[in-house]
Amino acid sequence: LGAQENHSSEPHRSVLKTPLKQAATSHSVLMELQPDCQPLTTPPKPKEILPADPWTPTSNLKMLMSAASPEIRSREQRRELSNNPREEHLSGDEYEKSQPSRKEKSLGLLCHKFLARYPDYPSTAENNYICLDEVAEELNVERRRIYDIVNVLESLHMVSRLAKNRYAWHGRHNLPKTLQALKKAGEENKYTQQIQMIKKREYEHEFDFDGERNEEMARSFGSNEHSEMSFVELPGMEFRAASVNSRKDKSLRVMSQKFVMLFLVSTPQLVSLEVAAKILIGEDQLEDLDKSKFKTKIRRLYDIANVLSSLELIKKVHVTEERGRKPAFKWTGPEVLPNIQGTKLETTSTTSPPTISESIPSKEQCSKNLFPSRGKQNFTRHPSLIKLVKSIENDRRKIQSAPTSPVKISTSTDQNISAFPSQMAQVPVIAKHQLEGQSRKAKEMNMKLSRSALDCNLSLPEVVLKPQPPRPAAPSDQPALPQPLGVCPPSHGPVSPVILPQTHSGVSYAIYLHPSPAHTVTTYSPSFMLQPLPCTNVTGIKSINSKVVNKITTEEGDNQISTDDPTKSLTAKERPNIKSETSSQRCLKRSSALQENTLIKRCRSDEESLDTALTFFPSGYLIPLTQCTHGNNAGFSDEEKAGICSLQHTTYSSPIAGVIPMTASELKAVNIPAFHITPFNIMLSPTSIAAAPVLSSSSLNSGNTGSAPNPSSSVLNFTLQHVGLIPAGVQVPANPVLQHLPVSSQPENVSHSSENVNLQEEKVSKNRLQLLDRGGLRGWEPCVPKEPQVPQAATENFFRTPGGPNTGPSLSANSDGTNRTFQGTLYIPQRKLEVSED
DNA sequence: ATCTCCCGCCATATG
DNA sequence: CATATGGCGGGAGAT
Repeated sequence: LGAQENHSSEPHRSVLKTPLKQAATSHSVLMELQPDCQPLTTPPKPKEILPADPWTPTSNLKMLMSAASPEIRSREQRRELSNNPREEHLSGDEYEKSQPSRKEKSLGLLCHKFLARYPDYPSTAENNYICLDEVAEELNVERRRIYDIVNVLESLHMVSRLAKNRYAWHGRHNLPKTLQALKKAGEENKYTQQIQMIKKREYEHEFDFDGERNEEMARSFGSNEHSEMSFVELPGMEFRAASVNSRKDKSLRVMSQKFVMLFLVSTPQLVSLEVAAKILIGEDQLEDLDKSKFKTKIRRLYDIANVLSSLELIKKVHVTEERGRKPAFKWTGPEVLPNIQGTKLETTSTTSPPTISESIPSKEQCSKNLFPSRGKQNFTRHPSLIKLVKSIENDRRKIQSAPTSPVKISTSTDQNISAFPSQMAQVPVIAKHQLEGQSRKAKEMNMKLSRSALDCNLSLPEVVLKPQPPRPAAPSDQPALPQPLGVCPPSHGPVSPVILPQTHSGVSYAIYLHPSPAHTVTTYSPSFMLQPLPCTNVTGIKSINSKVVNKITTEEGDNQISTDDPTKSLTAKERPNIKSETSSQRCLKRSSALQENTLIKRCRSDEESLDTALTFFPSGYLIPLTQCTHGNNAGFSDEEKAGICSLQHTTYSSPIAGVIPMTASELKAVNIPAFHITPFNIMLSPTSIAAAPVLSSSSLNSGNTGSAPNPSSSVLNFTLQHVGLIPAGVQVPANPVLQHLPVSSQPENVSHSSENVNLQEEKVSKNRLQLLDRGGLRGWEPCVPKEPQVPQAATENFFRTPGGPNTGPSLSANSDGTNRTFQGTLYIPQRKLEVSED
């Protein structure tokens, strides 16, 4: 067999390929891969490539997992035939059998084979070069296919191009940073909002609306972002970089990054193909929904998804809505950390002037490209241009021409700014990398831990809430799947309870914040601490989704999730070092004690939770948000929530209701971008608030920023609550992150920053309130539940808050009535969504 | 029929 | 100019 060697890239005939396969037993391809493969593939060929151990333990697992399902189908069993050593004589049938079969030639499988060749975490020492020719040959595929894989890997910075036929393999070392950068980029791009918009639009679509809605949307976002960003780079990466950086559009790469961003900013980290395609297309222009274009986009997304699936970053699932089942993907990769460093990443930690680089090819890594649009225009190639062109012409996107398109630029609004300021960010990132080494999970944990304090804090805040959108419209899509709890960061085991609120579905929670100006806290200090309130206050709410099923179960998820329980949390993974707890942590701990009640199982991704569906509120805790103020609010964007909302709500259609009377203006003032509230919310009694004790707030960052303390924010919260806009619990979150923000104020902008903060727990982030500005609100109309009704259960969900806090952990949603502590109930409409993994 | 998505033509970019 | 890249969409296998 050594034969093949030469290089024709052509795959050709089955003949050659046969060899490998045969080995496999009937079922699993996987099997092939792993055990066999290695030997097979590697052996003859060049060695260097696979330096050390191509197979890491993890990789094996992956393989297995991934492979498993499909394999089954192997009914064919051509295997046997092939098994026989040579296929010399094949009859027609046999011949066919020997044929690979479409599945065997799938990009996902090919990608597995490709990945199997390299270690997830290659030692720096080695030079892991990838020679495209060789790989193609060894894997028996056309070169074209390799490009598909490599391009996606490149988007994640798992490989980088060195030269013409060569790429350098970096493995997953950069993944954390990359994801962080992508998340940030996604936030800055307001993807969450875009997602919501799209869903909303769909929803409306169903009903009559339509019409102008689009415009509305556009405007609302209008401002919008969009804008694309070009390829997001990491700082450290490209060392050698070699000559090239082809600056072209790199569409597949960019598309891949954007796709990933969608997951990272979505609360239920679930993205349907349809929505992704629309966003990716539409960034530029919302309008033309060209059908063919849409189809093409979908095709590409499948290609990308296959690679990401092989990397185990996402998993295919189906979301069942009323309309039927739609393909979607769920993020199964590591949680992204908050960022801290993130900031740095962008700009490069050093000071490099980001934008400018423009022409500068290579070099600098990082940031250069990020968000060109925003800052002003920057580079020539900006996609935006392209768009224009397209519009004009059609296809030829190529136009690279000019430097930015003016148009787009305009669109972009604010956000950008905030981003840069990152001055503070300097915090040392630290350890993160180490984390990486381990299993992802572990990693996650570690990270958090390391930062412990921070994280904790962050997480907490997040907890805060998620407001629900007014139901009205939105529902259309979102599945609300529960978010996987997984999100929750393990690390805080203790703390986590607090988080509960987030609950998986997008229920909202309320939490009290503490208004006080606080500030001061030093940096990391946990910005928010929670304190247990004695009672009443809180209430949890939650809607349940009745059936939502999500099984997010994957192993990983569990881990994360587990955190909730103190016990669990610690368990396996690492419990992180608790070691240094910061004060914050301590706080947490205390809280944890409380937790008992509070806790909930939320996390568990599992179903169980579903069943219970309830979430509890941690009542009693306050969360100080201080910082939030800064614009963070904007952060809310959370489209997510929207998604959440969508969940099952059925019941009500309350139209309008969703909208809250608030004046938009007021809200805005606050900076809160959007928020949706359900009628219930309104109800809150102010008192409740009062009850809540305040916490000491710690403001995080305050230190560095100097940002103003946020009194305002606190005020805001207060105000809102009193007003009724926000359920008592809710609060505007402040993110530590915010800090960066310069004072900016613009509400809008703010948003992203906040997100960053949140950590991994994405979940947390999700829960936030959002406020819409007027425009925004408008958007949300009362929706009627599309679905006729959901079973009651679903409807029931809404919860109101229960009052009694107490009940320990469990509050059922239903219960309520009682206390009102929480008066503000949120209602979340839920739509039923089911996710089925396939 | 719909969902996936492989295949490979062919325009471009690079060398 | 020869290759290396990679956009794109037809159309077929999988469900």
